[in-house]
Amino acid sequence: MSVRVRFAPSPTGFMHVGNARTALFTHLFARHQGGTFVLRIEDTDTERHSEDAVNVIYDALKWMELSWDEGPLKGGNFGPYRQSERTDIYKEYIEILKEKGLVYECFCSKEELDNMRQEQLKKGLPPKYTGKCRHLTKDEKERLKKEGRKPVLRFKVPQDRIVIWKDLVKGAISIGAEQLGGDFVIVRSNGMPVYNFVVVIDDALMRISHVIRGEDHISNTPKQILLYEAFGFNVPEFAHLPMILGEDRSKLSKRHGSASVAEFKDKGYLPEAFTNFIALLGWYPKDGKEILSREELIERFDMKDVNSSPAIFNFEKLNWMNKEYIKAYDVSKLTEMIIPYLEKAGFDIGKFDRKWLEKVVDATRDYLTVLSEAPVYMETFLKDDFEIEKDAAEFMNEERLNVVKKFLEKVESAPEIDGELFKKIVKETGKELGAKGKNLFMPIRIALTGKMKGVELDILVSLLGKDRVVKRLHHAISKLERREP
RNA sequence: GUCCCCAUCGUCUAGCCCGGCCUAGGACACCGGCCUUUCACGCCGGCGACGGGGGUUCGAAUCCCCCUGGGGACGCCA
Repeated sequence: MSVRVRFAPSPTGFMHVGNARTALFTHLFARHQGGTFVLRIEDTDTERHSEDAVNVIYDALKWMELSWDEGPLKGGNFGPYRQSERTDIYKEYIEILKEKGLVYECFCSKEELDNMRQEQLKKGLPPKYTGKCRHLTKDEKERLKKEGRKPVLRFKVPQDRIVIWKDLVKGAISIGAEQLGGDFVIVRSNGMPVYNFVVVIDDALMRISHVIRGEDHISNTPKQILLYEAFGFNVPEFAHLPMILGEDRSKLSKRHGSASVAEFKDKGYLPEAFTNFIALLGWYPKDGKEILSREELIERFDMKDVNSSPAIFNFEKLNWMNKEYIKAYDVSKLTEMIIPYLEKAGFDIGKFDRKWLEKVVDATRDYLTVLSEAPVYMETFLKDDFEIEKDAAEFMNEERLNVVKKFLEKVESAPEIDGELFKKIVKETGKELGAKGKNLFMPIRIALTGKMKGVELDILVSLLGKDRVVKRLHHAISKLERREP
C-alpha cells in the first residue's frame, strides 16, 4: 500500500506552532517513506473562515518549505482539496448512511441540548446526548418540522462496541463506544456536514494511509473509526502526536510569548532553525545529532522515535539554535533577509554597496539571536553621526581624549587605513602617550562608535575606510568637548 | 465529574519494547575558569533527574499494580 498522508488545517487566521509541527512531521514522514504529502483545507464552518486565513496557511507552509504534492494551488487526482468545494460529495455519502438506516433526524435545539448538558454535569455525570430523537415517529417529525425546527442528522453509535486501534505513537488505545457522548451529529441543521464526518469521507476518498495529527484528536478517532466501518472503508493507521505546551504546562498560546508561525517569522527566526527546533519537540534522532538539515531530518525521521509525552516549548533553546543557524548561514541570503529589518529601522539601504553590506552582516552576525536585532548591531557601521552613550561619556576624561586626538592625527596622515595599519597606529599612539590597555583602546572605541562595547575595532575600521574614520573622530571629539550626548 | 493519554536533570531528551554494560548519557539554560587590551563568539569544567508506594526478580529507570501529579477530550469548532 502506498503511503499517502495529509495535513488538514482549518483556516483560523493563524498557524499554531502545534499545527506547524504536525505539518512538519507529516511531511518528514511522507518524504522519508517516499510517499505523497497532501494538503487539504478544512473549511466546512464557512461562517468562520476567510480567504486571508487560507493564505496564512500557504504562507506558513511556504516559509517552512513544506511543499505539498497534492492540494489547493497544485491539483491532484483526488480533488477538490478544499472541503467547501466538496459538498456534493458529502451529500452522496450522507444518502448512503440514510439508506443504511444508520442516521436519524434530531430536532433538539441548541438551548435544549445545552440545558441537558448542564444538568448532567451538575449531577456529576458525563455530558451525553440521550438519544431522545432516535425513535421519533413520522407524525412527530412532521409536527416538529411544522414548528419550524430544522433537524440535524445524528449517527447511531453502537453502544456495545469497544473501539480499539494501534496508534503509531501511543500504542494500543481502546475506548468504549458508550463513552462517545451518545449519537453524534454529522450534519448541521443548515445542511453542512461536520468535521468528524467529512474528515472520514475525505481521508478515505483521498486514499490516506496514515492519519497524523495532534493528540487532541484522540477522542475523535473512535467516532471516525465507526464511520469508516459504517461505509466499509479501510481504516487508516493513526499517529497522534503529543501536545506542545507552554512553560506553565498549559497548551501553548500567545501569552507564552509566541504561538503562531507568523510571529516567529516576523521576529527574525530563520525558517531552518525554527523547523529544526520544532522537529525536536516530541521527536529525537537515534544518533542524537540536534542541528539537522532538512535532508538529515528526512533521512532520520521515524514515527517509532516520536515521544508519547507532551513537550514544553523552550524559547531559550530555540534562540540558541537560531544563533547557530545565523552563524553558519550563507552571507548573501542572510543579508537579503536582514535588509527588510534595516529598512524598517529607517536605513536607506540603497546607499550602501551590497558586497560591503554583506561584510557588515558577516562582522555582526555572531551577535544576533534573531534577525530583528540586526539594526542594533549594524548601526555602528551604517551611521556616522552617532550619539555617545552615557557610560561612555563618563568614562572619558582629558587624558583619554588626548589619546583620541593623537590617534586622529596619525590616521589623517596615513594614505588609507586597514586592520593591520590600525593596529600599528594604535600601538604607536599608546607608546607616545604612555597609555595602554583599557585607557588606550576604550577612548578610541568610544570615539569611533559612541559605545563601550561592540565589534573588533580593526574590522570596523577596515570596513569604514579612512574618510569615515576621520569624520567620526572629529564628530566625537567635538561632542565630547562640548559634553553633548 | 467521566473517559483517554502521559510521567528521567529547570527545559528538550538518550536509556525503557528485549531487566544487569546506568556510580543514568547528550543538548539548552545556569554557575565557574580559560581565551580576548571591550562585549559577544570559542574552548574547558561544574551544578542538576529516574514523582511516591507496593510487588515480580539474584538484580528494575526499565516489567506489573495502586496512588499522586500533569495534559487532553467530552460542541450543530476543527
